[in-house]
Amino acid sequence: MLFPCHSRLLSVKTVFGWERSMLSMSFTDDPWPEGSVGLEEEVVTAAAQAECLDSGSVECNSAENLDDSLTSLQWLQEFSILNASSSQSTHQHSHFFGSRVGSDAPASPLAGDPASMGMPLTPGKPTAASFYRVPSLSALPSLVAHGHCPDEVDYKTNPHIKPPYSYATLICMAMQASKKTKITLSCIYKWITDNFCYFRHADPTWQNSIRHNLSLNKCFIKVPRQKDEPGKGGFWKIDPQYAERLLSGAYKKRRMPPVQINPALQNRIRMNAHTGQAVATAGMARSLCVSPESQQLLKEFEEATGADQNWDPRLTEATMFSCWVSGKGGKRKQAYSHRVGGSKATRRSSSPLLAMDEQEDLSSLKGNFDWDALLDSALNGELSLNEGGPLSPIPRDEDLMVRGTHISPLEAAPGGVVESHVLMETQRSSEVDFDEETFLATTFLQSPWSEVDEGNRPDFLCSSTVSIDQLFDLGDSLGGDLSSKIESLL
DNA sequence: CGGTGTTTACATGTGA
DNA sequence: TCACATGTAAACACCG
Repeated sequence: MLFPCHSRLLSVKTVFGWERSMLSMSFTDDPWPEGSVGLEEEVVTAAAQAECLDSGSVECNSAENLDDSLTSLQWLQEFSILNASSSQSTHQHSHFFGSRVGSDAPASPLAGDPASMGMPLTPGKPTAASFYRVPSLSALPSLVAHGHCPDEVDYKTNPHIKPPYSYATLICMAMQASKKTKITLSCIYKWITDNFCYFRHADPTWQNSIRHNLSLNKCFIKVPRQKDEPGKGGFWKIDPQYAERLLSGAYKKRRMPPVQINPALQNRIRMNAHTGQAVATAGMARSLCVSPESQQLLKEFEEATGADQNWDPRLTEATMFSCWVSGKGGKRKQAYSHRVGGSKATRRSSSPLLAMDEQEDLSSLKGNFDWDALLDSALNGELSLNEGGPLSPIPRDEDLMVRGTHISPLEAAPGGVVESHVLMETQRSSEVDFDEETFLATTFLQSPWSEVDEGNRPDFLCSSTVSIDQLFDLGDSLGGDLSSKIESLL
């Protein structure tokens, strides 16, 4: 059954924008079951996390974990079994996208890392990542076995398929997951490698891309390290100035390129196939694509449901897409227009050891988006539309283009404050793709700054911009508990 | 010297 | 075809 629980699926989709991810999720009545990770796993993971923290962020970088014995095809023999069990277990304790209600303890990632399991493990290299699951297009064994789109891809454990998220999105995710207002580069690395197996085994050049993104992307602000803050490099955070652009609704999510296979693993597969070890392996790699039937079904579903045609179901992606602001008439270099002014800070380095707060960052980088907490915050009116105060005015006179859509520089938000009516207007407009998805994306985006400037946050949920239906829809999608929470609030 | 950060150049995919 | 978004690679500088 491709479209289980249609209505519920829809509401979740529109809220979180992960329509495609949700397509094949088989929801139970409690899509985000609590306490789903076994004690043993918790203990193991906690130990792994402790070890990771003790060893520092660099050593935590599991990108180093690539084992040459990947060339061994033993993992292939075990793959389906492993994945099957992994799939089962992850179904058991997965809240999609890794939200694990009521627990900060990360799950055991390596337990589900085929590259580490089926293939020989890299000893003593546990990744203390929490369970970060992005149910999506394909899982290798199923493809091999059935030649069509299986239930989902667990990017956390699947080293073969590159996550369909842009680097900016990944950075944003890491920032969100850190639950801190700022995050170090190494923490970003760590979170990514912890939560996306692909990057653990990939060529580390992706880190260059991360840095490139941080530097050039206006969404990211470098926060200088304080004098008394030991550690290397600065901190990074999301520029709230661009968060509010979401409210304009003037963005369009971009369709991401098709699934990519880890080239390193592809090479290994090819080599093995070449040596006659596993001809089937090469075929398997070639078959790693979404079948046309599945694509068609997905497309039809999106069309039928009015889902955004840009299927990329990433909430943070939506966030980031709103951030690519370029000056008009420019060529490609405006895609990453450079920040001007005081945002950039001078670098300050320190000892190689992680500063205390960095370790805290790492420890908080459990890879989980605490949706429950987030929604709790939302329900309690704790989420803000900006970083604790009036939104900063846009410091440029130039018109802005967001994903090809013209945005008047703050005329819609007099005084720099994005008024709720903007949201309402865009909600009313059939031309603007602004729905609960955007709403939640905005909500989601704002969460990292909920820790700062605590005292000066507008209560966006108290505004009239959120329909009760939306809330109920959301609540219903997330389970009765939340639903009743909403009900009681109303 | 390694990690971090900036900048430039180019390639590629996508949508208008 | 073009503009744009994104990815990749590389050179370079800074700093502890």
